[in-house]
Amino acid sequence: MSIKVILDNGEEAVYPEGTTCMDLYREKTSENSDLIAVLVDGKECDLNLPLIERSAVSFVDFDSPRGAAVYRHSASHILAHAVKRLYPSAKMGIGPAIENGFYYDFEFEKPISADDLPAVEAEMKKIIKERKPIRRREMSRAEAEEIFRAKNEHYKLELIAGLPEDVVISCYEQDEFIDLCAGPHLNHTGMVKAFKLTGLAGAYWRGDEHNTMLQRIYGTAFPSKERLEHYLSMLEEAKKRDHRKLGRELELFTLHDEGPGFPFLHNNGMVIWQELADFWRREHRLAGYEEIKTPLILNRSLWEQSGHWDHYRENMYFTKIDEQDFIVKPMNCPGAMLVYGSKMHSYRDLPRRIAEMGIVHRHELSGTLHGLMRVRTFTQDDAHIFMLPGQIKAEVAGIIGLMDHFYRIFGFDYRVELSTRPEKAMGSIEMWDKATNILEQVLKDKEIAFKINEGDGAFYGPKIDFHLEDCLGRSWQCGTIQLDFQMPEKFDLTYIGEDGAKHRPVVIHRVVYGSMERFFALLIEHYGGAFPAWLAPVQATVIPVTERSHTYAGQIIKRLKEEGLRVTVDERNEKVGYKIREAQLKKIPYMLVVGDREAENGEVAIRHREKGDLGSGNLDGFISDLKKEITEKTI
RNA sequence: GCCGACGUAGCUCAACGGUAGAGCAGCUGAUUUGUAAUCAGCAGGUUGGGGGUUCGAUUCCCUUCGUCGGCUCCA
Repeated sequence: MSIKVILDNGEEAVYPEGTTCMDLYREKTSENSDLIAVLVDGKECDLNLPLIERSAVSFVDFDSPRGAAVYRHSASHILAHAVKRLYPSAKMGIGPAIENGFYYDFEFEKPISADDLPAVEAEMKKIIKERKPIRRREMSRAEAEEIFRAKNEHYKLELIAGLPEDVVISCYEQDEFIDLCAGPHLNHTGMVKAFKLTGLAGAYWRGDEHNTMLQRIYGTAFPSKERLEHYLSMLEEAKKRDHRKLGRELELFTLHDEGPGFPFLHNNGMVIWQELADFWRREHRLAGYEEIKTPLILNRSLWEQSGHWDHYRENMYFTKIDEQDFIVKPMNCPGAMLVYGSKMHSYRDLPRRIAEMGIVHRHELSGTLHGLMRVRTFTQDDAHIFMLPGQIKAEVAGIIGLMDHFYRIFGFDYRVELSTRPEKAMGSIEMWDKATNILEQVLKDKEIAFKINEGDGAFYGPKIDFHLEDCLGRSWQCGTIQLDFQMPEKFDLTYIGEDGAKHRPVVIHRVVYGSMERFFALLIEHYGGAFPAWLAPVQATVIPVTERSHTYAGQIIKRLKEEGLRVTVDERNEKVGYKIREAQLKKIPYMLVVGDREAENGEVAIRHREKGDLGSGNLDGFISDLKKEITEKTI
């Protein structure tokens, strides 16, 4: 008997009955050693299972996410193997492949340090060189328990206990090393061509802070040395663009021991901040928003009413005024609710779009603070939209349009995610379904691709999140649109309907930048500090060649300032090359070199920070070009 | 918060039990300079704070503050 399978090139192939994925895989890898795994009907298959009639079989290499995951997962086993050889008493946790590499968690008798990693790497290299076959073994639950009990691997026993009844339990073996693992894996250890251990960190068992802290070893693996090097140089590039480093060098902001998580913005940072805010105000006015400002500190009773006192207390800062408890606001919504509730509304007034650049304070754990990305005070570009239930769709569509407009300006690609009802949710299931459907419908109508995050919504309503992708491929959640049915209830907000009766409005919370601080940090890294002209703290600097040109330079500066441009002049007693170097390091978009020649012809020699020397031209031409670049927000 | 590492001049780093040193930046002077660093000189630090061990601490120990890398894209 024989069976037919469909190969990825669409052809049918005939094999004897009982042929397994492994057989096929062996056959294919002998032709192409880059192949990593077999997919049957689109899923990673258990290599030992016989193929069934008309299975669709395809092969993946490292360049598919699945292939890379298999490859790195095998690397993580090699890591664990090496660790067990060097530290036989170490207990194994879990060791999955992650986005850019892999890790493995261990509990060591005595904690190891980063200095121990080279020895582990060396042992891994040995294992790779040994080209140990990696074998799958399926077994009964009892047998698996027996194996890991004998080895005293209590974390593995815990994992086995947690496996569903009906699942096939499997282990992967290479030489004396065995690990509980669903697989699949590479054929033999020698297939891992290039790897590096990249870090050592603490990690709670199963990510739960109540559990033991294990030691996690991070690593990455690639099919060639070149690709590993390339990845490592990407990390270097990311380091160069680190907003904390650039923030100091370009005098954008500083952080001080006196205010952990409370950033100080310097003049250069403020210029960019104001441009971002001005742009935001303009666009929001055009989109029909009003703007408010609510107090930083408000009475505790308000926070009890909003539910923050019950749900958010450990993140809030408190103070006392005249013997009464006050709270430094962690969110802007309660204030906005008071503004809405301060007058009667007709259905004709809605929607009311109320925006606020609101400064909030949140007590984040000290270990999570990170430059401007993760702080304890930040400015949300918040807005609350109060509307009739029938207006939700149009409002959500409007916000999506606004976000798209913003993100394009900065040159960001983005991904959209829709989060649905979490387990601990308020409100009826019908209401949730209806709201979620509306959000989904808007996304579909706008033909926006999105991913659904089941159960990831806020407790008060479903939401749409926008994840921006920066130039290094990292993603950051910025914009969010959240429907809220709870707040209007808690604050007894109403509007008078056509029927003359009181009705409940619906509220949307939304942010575009998210946190101004974090968006700023993201921009610093995205542009590597070289801000487009509309944002640059200094848009042009004038460089006189000698003292003779100072008067002429003065005239140029005066003119540029009158045109509203941000300019400086470098009148120091230095050579042109020196001044240019300095301006380049400050990433100033334009340098205007003026010497005797320029003064004579009434021109300026224009140099662009990336394009270099652009030759001489008249000042008016330069001004109009630069102004155009600024108004068009050219990237 | 927890685990680990780190904290020396404005910045980047050295010295690692015998009273701290370099480069860059800064200041002064000379040089009048044409598209990424002119030369010379000067100044700069209770080595994060507190405590301990020692004849002696930047170095060893404790403590505190801060910074950095992490803290389930589930065997």
